[in-house]
Amino acid sequence: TYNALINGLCSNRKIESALKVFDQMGRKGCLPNVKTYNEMINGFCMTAKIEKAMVLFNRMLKVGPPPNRITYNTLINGYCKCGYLSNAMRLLDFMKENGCEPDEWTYTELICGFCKVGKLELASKVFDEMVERSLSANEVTYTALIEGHFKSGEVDVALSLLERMEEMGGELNVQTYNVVINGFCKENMLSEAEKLLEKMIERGLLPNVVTYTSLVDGLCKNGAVHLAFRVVDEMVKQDCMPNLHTYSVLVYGLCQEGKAEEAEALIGEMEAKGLVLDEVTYTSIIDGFVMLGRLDHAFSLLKRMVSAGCKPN
RNA sequence: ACUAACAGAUCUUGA
Repeated sequence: TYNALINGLCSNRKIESALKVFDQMGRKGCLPNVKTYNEMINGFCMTAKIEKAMVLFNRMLKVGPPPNRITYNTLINGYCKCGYLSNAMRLLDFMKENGCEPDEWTYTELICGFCKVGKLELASKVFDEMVERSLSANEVTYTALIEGHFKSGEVDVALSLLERMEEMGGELNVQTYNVVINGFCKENMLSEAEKLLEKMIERGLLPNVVTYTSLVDGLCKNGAVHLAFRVVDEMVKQDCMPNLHTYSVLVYGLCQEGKAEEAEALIGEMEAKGLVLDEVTYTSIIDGFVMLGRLDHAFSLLKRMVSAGCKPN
């Protein structure tokens, strides 16, 4: 009961409330088990409070319950997510010393972490260690590597990894396609991206809002805002609704073309749909008016942002 | 219902 509750609170980023429940349950004679601790640790990691996660971890080491593989994986992921890769590697050693065998998840998290900070060499070292331990890379591992190579501009390597994935059998999933489509878009290879979109549909996969938003962004950033709107029409036809990210990309695209007025109209449409604008959307539109020299209006949007309860960062 | 991969802005990225 308590675990379900804590998990629910953590997934909703209510870590403070989760902590209250966590502290209370002990007093009510129900001691937290490993899963409870893991959930709390993950909750802290997801909100970038790794130090607090480590406090709980140390308590587990001292008074139990002893950490298991999931505890270690969760913490390693937490360190990876905030770029502390050396701490993540230290935890890998520590878990081995304590007789806890790393698994595919452990290595995949580290590979992803190294890819995210552009350390492809280290990512492939981790990959090799994983293989030496006769663990096999799965679609998540490969997708992380593909993304890493795209972000480092090594499109050819990324594509050869994709081929390898296909050769090893198994269909690619939507998320893998998304990474490649977004990679192409970021490299301004829009026709490749569109070809891949068609291919995934042919293979019976349903593109989702991330797929379409990547394309919309690619088009906007290549001076084809009008085509971006056609993609949005298409996604709506496919019953895939544009979300905050999608609109935000369009707002930015319009503003970059000097069409801040049109962007503002779009914002009206977002509000009418009940979407809540965030600081990213506001920054785009404010910047749009700044670029037009209309500082008065930029400031009034800033006010509107604050009164809408959105905190400027 | 304990852990891993995907989309948006601004500023910065120093010999």
